[in-house]
Amino acid sequence: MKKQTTKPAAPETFHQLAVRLIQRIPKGKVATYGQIATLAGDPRGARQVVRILNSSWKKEKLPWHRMINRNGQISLPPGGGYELQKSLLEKEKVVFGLNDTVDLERFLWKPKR
DNA sequence: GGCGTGACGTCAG
DNA sequence: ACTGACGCCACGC
Repeated sequence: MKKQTTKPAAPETFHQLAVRLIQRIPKGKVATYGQIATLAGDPRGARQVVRILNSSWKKEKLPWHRMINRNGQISLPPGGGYELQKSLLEKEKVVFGLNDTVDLERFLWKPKR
């Protein structure tokens, strides 16, 4: 067998797994960074999910606009894509509350398998 | 090659 | 209940 280079496991796993989950998000639903990170195996790896989005959003064509924070709010700052994301979500039948919050009980994507 | 940063989240005080 | 600090680790300089 070929000798593996000093690879500390498989970063691909976390990366691919997270990407896989994100791509599986149906329309009209949203997911949180922590949720994806938890499903990927790291409950505290939310930042890594963010890093993947910024890095693979163009390459993997991830629905970055379906990613929101644990509060059910958009994390992007106004002028940085916030309005764009909100607009995209509204087009997918996602409704925002008075505080620009999404009802996670209704729109949070819950993978059953 | 080391330090700082970052679309967040969790833990501790 | 709220605020502050830390953690995760890949990427940029």
